[in-house]
Amino acid sequence: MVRDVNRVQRKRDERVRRIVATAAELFGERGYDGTALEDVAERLDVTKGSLYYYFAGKDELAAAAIETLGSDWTARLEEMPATGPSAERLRALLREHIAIAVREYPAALRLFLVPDSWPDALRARIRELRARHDLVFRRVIREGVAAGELAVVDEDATLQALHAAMSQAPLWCSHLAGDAQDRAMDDLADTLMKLVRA
Amino acid sequence: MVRDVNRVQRKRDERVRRIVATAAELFGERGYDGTALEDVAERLDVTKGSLYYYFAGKDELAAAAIETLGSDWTARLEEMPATGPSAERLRALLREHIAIAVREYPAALRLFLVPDSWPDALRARIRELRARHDLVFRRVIREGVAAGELAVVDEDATLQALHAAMSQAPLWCSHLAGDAQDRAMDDLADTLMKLVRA
DNA sequence: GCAAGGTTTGACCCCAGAGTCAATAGCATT
DNA sequence: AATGCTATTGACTCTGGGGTCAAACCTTGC
Repeated sequence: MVRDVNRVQRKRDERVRRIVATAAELFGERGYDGTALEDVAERLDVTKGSLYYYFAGKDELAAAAIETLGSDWTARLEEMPATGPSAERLRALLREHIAIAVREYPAALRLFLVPDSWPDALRARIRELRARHDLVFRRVIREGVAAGELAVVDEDATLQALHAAMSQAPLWCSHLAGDAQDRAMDDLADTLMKLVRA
Repeated sequence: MVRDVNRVQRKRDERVRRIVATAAELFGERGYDGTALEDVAERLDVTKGSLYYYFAGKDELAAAAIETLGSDWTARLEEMPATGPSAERLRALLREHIAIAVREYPAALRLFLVPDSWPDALRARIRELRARHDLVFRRVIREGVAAGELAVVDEDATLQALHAAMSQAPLWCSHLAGDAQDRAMDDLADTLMKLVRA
């Protein structure tokens, strides 16, 4: 009989992690409705049935995927250096958010911009994740405003505009080649900086 | 037998118009996948079957709906007064786009921001509609820049940012009450004007 | 090798929703 | 009232995809 409960648990966790990651990819690419559990299973080289061994259903899997997408992303921004002039830090944050969106998470759009393309049960959580994500930007902006380095017309409106513009970037950037893409992302970041110019 | 072919045609056109309008509403509210043809039929007090008398299928109906959504909207912006300082005209355009988005077309988001939530066949057309829509803003911005009244970092990036921010407005504005909503829309328009400040 | 789990399978049910169509109803016109 | 269109119905098929489950398959410890 199995004694080493820990090892079993670790293996299980690892499997769950891979499933969630794959699901997140697909949900990002094709949206909630556009993603069949069979697609997820296929990409993992297993059968649909076995997914139900780990998750109660599609919604639960989607919930986990959202959780990962949202918090990984936010975490990466939170890890960025927190010193230097607010303007520079904000610009770096914007640029990084855009780069992540374009290169890794076309899901951005669906996750942050169209919450109602997800089942009702998940919307509240999505809003929370987004609020936390926004907070990263809010903090820097507030500091900058307090220090007189930055200025905004209205904090909420600015946040909404920043977020919408950044998250939508994959739509028109992803078809560009390497160099042109980098320039497009820079242009967008520079453009958005005008929103907080003193 | 029916002689007056014209009257028959007119009636038919009118019925088509109503169907398309209703479909546009629903697609806007719930997206392509979220809208069943039976829902459209129900809102029109007819049966699903009769829709097929006018349209070959869901995609064709969606195509018509998109056409209406896109061109009505653009047309309304194109009708706005074309005199006065560029900054003021642009501000009016932004404000109007936002108001239409919030009050009439929550569809905005789905139409302009998430083209790939529609069937493949429609995407090219959606891009065209959006390009034409953008043109209204592009023109004013170019005039303003030429006249030295406005300045942009990069025209494309600016357009993308403007559009994304405006179209996403329903998401956070629509739950606000009358006055607060107006203020939020004003704030957003003012915020966005910073993007083109000289 | 053999228990006692943990894990995966594949066949299955079921439903929502797209699409079809023969029959029926609603009209103008004569 | 009869004729010949146009329009609508409702019952039907079919497919995709979510969800279930008993049986088979691994793995690990004894």
